Amino acid sequence: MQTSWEEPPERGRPRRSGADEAILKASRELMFEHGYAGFSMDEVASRAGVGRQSVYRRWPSKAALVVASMTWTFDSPDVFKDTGSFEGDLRAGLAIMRDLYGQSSTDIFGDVYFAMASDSAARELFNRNYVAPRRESLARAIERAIARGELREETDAVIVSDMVSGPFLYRILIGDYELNDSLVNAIVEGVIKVFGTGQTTDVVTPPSGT
Amino acid sequence: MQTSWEEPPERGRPRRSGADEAILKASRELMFEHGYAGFSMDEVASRAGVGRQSVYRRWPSKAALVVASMTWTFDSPDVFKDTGSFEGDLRAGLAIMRDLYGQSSTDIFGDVYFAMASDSAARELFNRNYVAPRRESLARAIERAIARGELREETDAVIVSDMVSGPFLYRILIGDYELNDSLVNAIVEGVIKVFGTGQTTDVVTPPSGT
Amino acid sequence: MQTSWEEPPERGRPRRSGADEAILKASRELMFEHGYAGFSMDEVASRAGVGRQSVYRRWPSKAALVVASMTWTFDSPDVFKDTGSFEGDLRAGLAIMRDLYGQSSTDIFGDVYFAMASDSAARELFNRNYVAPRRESLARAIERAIARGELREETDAVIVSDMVSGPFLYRILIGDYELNDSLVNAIVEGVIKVFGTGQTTDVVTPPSGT
Amino acid sequence: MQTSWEEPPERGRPRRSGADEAILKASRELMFEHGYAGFSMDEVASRAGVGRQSVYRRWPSKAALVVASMTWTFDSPDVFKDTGSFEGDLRAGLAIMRDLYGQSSTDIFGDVYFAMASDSAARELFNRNYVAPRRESLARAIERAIARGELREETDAVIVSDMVSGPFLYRILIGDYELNDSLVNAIVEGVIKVFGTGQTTDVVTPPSGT
DNA sequence: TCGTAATCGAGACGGTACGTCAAGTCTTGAA
DNA sequence: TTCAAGACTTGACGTACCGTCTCGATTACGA
Repeated sequence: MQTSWEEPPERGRPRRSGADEAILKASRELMFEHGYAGFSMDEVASRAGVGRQSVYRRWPSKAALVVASMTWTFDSPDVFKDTGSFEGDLRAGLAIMRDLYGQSSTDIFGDVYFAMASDSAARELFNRNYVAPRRESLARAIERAIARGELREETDAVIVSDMVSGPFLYRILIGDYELNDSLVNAIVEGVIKVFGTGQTTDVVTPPSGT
Repeated sequence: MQTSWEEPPERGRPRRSGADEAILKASRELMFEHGYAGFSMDEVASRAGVGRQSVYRRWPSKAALVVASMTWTFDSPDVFKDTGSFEGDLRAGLAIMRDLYGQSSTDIFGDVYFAMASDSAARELFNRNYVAPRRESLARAIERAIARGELREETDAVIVSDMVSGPFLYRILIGDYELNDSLVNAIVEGVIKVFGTGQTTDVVTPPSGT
Repeated sequence: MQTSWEEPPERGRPRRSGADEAILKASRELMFEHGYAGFSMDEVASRAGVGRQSVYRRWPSKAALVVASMTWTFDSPDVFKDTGSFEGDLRAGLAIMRDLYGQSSTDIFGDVYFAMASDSAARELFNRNYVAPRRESLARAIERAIARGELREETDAVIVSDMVSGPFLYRILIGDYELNDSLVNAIVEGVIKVFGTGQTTDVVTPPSGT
Repeated sequence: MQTSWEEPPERGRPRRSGADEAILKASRELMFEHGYAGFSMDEVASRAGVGRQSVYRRWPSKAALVVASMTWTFDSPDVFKDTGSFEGDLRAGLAIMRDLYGQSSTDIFGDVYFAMASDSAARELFNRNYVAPRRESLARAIERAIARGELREETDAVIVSDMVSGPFLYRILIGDYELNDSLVNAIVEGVIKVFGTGQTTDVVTPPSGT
């Protein structure tokens, strides 16, 4: 996965290997300890054992670094893997998301969305490295489902994406409620009832739960 | 609607009438122009034609002011009004939300959620003045629907809230897509198919639209 | 003596009295300890017990502060006092300059001239507060001397100024030699022989010495 | 004239011929354009079409390079040539200095003196390559004048040097006035009246001018 | 009518972080 | 060993802005 915003040049002294990762790691630690505010580039650099300029060489701003480090932390390349049925794919993906977000504090995500919103370089990084892969993973699952006859041909992948990820995001950002199976079930049921053909594959999907 | 965090004292020179509103308005303008970053208390004060202390006298921090001003801007007390049928209530409410958020830039909301995340006083204010009224409005619509026999008795208002607001928020924060009727239709259909009894009232609900 | 570059405004909270002086003093200390390089605004502020912004509020740049503090340190309002004869005035002034510069390290002056040269605000400050008063003091002494008949009417004050201060400056900046009486004598003799009328007042001037 | 601080080694790839000069030239250009501040080794290197290390291989520090380049620029080996009379020698030398410094901006010299003050290696270089040759040239002129009977035997060359160069330096650093013939005349007259024997050679010295 | 109390605009205050810049050193592959 | 290129650490610069404090002036109410 590519993390920094720009390719390093090919001539001159090569970048110190491992520095990227050290910075991302230090950045993550500080995010979990102090959040976006109370997180300083100085501190990141010194924890990563790196000069400050080396941080700015890789990411153009604090916001971009934060987004990159969170993207790197919550990365999971193919969320909606092929389990044999669309409902299975969906449940597997939602389980991953639940485990990923469920264990973290709410504040982190507000901070990430803030960083994203307030910096265009950060936004681009976030869309490229985080949102796009998830959308594509879901789009592939939808294509498989259409091929299997589980979903209707005109199924709008963008809307499905909104219906799947939206409630999660909303509960994380706003809710005082945990990410539980009831929510997952409602989401799965909603998507399938709205876009489904009524036909399911013979892979028996469990009625609830991970 | 109450905006500032604390009641003014009753003795001494009374507060300048109109100052609250001038500050909120200046605050809103700056949010729309520059977002949370690139928004300074100094600028707010000078735009509102007010000393800086007068701002801090009314709101304890930048985050609190931002939340207050956004709450004030996007206020709409009873979103899900009684139209005679649950589907009608839902569509009416979603239409309000679509019109409200649809016209704003994406960035504003990331910023508001950040302000919320980074300041517990602000979060309380936001939940009290913004989220709670919407949830209660939806809860009342759900109760009406249960009474009419449109939704099942065990319908979980929190999950419905997540399913309704979540996709909107997601599309606003992430999406490059507009808030359109397809999304509204999918949300309505999803909620009704998951929690509905199959029975509808004889009030004809329009197939789409505002 | 006015030290900072601009008058403080008359409204709002007044500037902390004594802060100017504390900053100049801290600045002087650091100059004598470390010179211009190895002198940081941060250190000045912290030594003066003052926020950094309070320093920049008073002087627009490091260079301006250094010049101001040196000007303040080496201030001596009326160098060429009236002693009754031009030669006396000149010797008195040169004695002051010798004592002032003779005891300091060479480097300080290089630094001051550098700061002056590299910053126009600093240059203006230096000219206004340091060079001009000395020139005027000398100009007055010359006028007295012309009135007494000691110097010719067409005596050019600027050239006299160059002939008096120049050799001092040169020896301070370049020379490895101390500021001694031989130099003072030569300067005095030179000026009087070039611009004098040949007539002296009856105040007997000693042939050499302080 | 030797410019760099150390002899190149004799083995390995030989240094690129012309690089020394290219660096000095780039250095001079930048000094005239931006002064000491706003002059960076990076910029020097890139203007000279040279790697940064190649600059540091030749001069140990920025200060040393600046002094070297200024020395190289204002080089004029034998300033006070033998014209047949002391006054002639003096006038010839002062004319050279006037032409040399008169055309430059004031700031350059403050900067050079600073570079000198802040770096002992640079100071040594400056004294060796710039100040010393001028002093020796003047000292030779003085010896010739003593031999001719124009100056008294006990004439102190150091003081003469101060009296000659000081006013020039002072006017360059401080003055807002140009280097003109009045100053030159006053200097010449001063030196001759203070240290002269009263006797002049029969070489007619022109009353003023280059 | 006067004092008390809280307001007002203005702006200084200490503090903290930002992002930039430059110095001088180190490391690459190629010559 | 040099070369050009460019990474590296270090540290200061000047700016911005937060939230607090302080000034003189103003405005109400109550004794």
